[in-house]
Amino acid sequence: MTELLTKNILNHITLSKKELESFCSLFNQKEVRKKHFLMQEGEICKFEGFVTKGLFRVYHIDSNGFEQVLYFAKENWWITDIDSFTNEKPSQLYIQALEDSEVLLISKKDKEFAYNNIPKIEKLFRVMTQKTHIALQRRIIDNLSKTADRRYIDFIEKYPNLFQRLTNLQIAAYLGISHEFLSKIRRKIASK
Amino acid sequence: MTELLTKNILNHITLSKKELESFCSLFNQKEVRKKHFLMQEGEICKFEGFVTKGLFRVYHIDSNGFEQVLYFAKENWWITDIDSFTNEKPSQLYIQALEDSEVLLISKKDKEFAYNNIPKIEKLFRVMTQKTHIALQRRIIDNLSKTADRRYIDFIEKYPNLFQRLTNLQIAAYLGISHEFLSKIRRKIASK
DNA sequence: TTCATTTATTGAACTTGTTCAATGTTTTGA
DNA sequence: TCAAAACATTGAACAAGTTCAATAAATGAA
Repeated sequence: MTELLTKNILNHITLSKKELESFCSLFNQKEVRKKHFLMQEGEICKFEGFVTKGLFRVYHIDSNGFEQVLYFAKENWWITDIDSFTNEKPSQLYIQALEDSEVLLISKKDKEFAYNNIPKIEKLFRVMTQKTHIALQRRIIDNLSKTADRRYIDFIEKYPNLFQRLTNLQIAAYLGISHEFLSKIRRKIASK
Repeated sequence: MTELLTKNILNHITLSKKELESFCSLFNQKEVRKKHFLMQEGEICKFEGFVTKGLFRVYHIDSNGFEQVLYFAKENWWITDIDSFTNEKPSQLYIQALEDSEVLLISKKDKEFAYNNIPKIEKLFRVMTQKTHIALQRRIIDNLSKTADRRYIDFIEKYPNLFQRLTNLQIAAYLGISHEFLSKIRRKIASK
């Protein structure tokens, strides 16, 4: 059940078997069926999650009712609202399963326990947060500098398997364009 | 010389006087005159810096020659190219002083030393990276959902003192619009 | 002070992307 | 399996933002 998690952790840092087991035992599995929510706006995010099966989208609904996708998370990805989780304040995000999914969840209390009792866990999350940080910076620059066509093409190239599992509506909400316009981009690309 | 740094650190975590001194002693001061560079594209970022005086901009130049500002850093802000620094690869960014400035720099080696010898430093950087992470997420959502007028108004409200020290060219490069269009936004706002 | 450089403003033509409404296609669940 | 719902495409009118070129204003270095 936690093999994928183990592998993922060892990808970031080195941990002894004992430390690994101790850390992994803090997680609880949860199933989330397609279209169901792991979290909704207004709730305080009580977990940090690791996706073992399926696909989620983390998104925001703005004051005009439009959805913006912050990120997608498939197997082997971490998922949370770091702001809500860390600062214990109401979330502005929704986390929804786009397929029948499974996640391993760790509570704030258990994560604190890990920080205090398995020193390397501090490093694990520092390293992971750093990696996400780098990706977010990249995305900001791309959003500022690239045209929608380019961002769409880049998205397909960067996440070819994710792309196949997503509708155009979802991709448009990630790219920050209307789905009608995405449709026109697709036509333009296809006609080449 | 390191009072501001000390204060900043204690704002994130608690450290003993001894730990603080030990950590602060790893920094070297550097002056950077207006328009001079702390780092340029292609270089490997050798430092993590803390601004004690002045103002910097961290920016990227895209393939069409346009500049995008990733962030500004004034006194009491940290500054680095985390990707280049962490992964020791050539940077895609420029870091330039917009005023006569001073920074405290720590090298990768000394930062590693701190990680290994002052356990709480791991936490310091995890917490700081987390905070930046939250701000970056916020900015991505704003860039996706808000119109340029709104982003400009928000910028002024969020960073009123920074705003006064920046030219409209710099602000436009941060907002991701042409400076001509920013000028038109300003006119529209003023006429109300 | 002065002159060169950088920054800011403006208008006109253009490009990119949105909105709305209609239509067709695919998926899904009872 | 079949109707409803969700998804995708298209065109036309519109809005947001860019580009280019000209001019004005502010700044800075000698």
